[in-house]
Amino acid sequence: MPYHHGDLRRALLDTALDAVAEHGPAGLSLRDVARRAGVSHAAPAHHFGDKTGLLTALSAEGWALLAEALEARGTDFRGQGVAYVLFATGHPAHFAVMRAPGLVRDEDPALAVARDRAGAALRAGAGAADPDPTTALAGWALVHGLSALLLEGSVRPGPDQDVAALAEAVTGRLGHRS
Amino acid sequence: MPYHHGDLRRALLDTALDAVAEHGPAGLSLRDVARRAGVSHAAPAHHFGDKTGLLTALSAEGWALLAEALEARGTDFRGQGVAYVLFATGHPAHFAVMRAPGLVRDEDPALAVARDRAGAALRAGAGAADPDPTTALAGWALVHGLSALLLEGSVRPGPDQDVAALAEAVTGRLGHRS
DNA sequence: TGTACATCAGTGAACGCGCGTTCACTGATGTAC
DNA sequence: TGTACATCAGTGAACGCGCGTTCACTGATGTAC
Repeated sequence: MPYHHGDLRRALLDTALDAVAEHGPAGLSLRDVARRAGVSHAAPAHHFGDKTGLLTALSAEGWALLAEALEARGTDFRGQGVAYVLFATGHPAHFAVMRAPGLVRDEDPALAVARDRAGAALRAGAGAADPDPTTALAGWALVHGLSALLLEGSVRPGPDQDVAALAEAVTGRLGHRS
Repeated sequence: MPYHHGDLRRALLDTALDAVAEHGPAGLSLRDVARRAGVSHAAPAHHFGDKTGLLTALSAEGWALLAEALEARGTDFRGQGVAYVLFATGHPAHFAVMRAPGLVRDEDPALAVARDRAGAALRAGAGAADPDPTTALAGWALVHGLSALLLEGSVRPGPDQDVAALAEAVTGRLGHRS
């Protein structure tokens, strides 16, 4: 085991994602992260200052990944919805940290930038689809809810259906009736 | 302060709900609950056995309350959706515990009964509205997502709009297009 | 009406544990000359 | 090419804390006679 790790910061982030996936953001322990990474228990503090710093870094990373996924769909609102569900189910630990209140330094610059990027991408897609904000809200609620149900295990895709197909089918139920 | 409390079990449940609302189900501490209730730190264990027992009791209570709210709407699927959102926002701590995985004894009889009651009520409403299961899923995802966004603070009702009106408006966007 | 006794509710001291954070330190790396 | 030195990454011991759980206990209540 070399003294210098190479990219311990990255390794700690990845390890923290595993830990969050198992115990949730509130259950994260710096000592556990260090143990999993095979490194002294003080090492995480060296890289992230404290526990909040580590969670803040994960949150910023998550928002940046989501922003990229949304931007890749341009102004295709329904496509964005599918991308949202795919992000949530594909990066469950990121998604959990992003929604964890009070565990993160909200005013962190990197976090704020990434969050704003994702918000702007969503607004662009929704605005192009329908100027009525209720439509945008319903779309967001639909994909957010489907993501949550999938992550909680309350819903599973059918046997010959992947998550994307399920998200396609469900978003197809959004219409303009009142 | 009398030695016998009267209904300490109920008081501990209520106090635990406050604590869960502040720190989430994973952040619940028996000693904190006892402290808030003004009682010895061993008292909660006396009533609930252990921490999991307390959370299991809260979860069972939450599912029973949700089942009642859904049953009161009969087979009005859209009304059930509104009731779902009202329950989630009106009982945020219960709702959080009900979705917390791994913190609860899933095989607890009272919990299983209450959960099945709620599930049966939902299925009855969805089946009456539309035999296509995708419609039921979309409806569930929509109200579940709206509840989550409201609880996370990502969405707020408008100035002259309460939660019920918002839920009405959003569920109105569910149609049968593909 | 009074007394004995069983039962139940809640207490408080004690245990061992994992945690976050601090801090002086040591090993490795790179750069200036 | 070699040497001195600054910088950075990671260590390991130590601290104080809050936690869950256990256990023998005591105070209050109700019931039998």
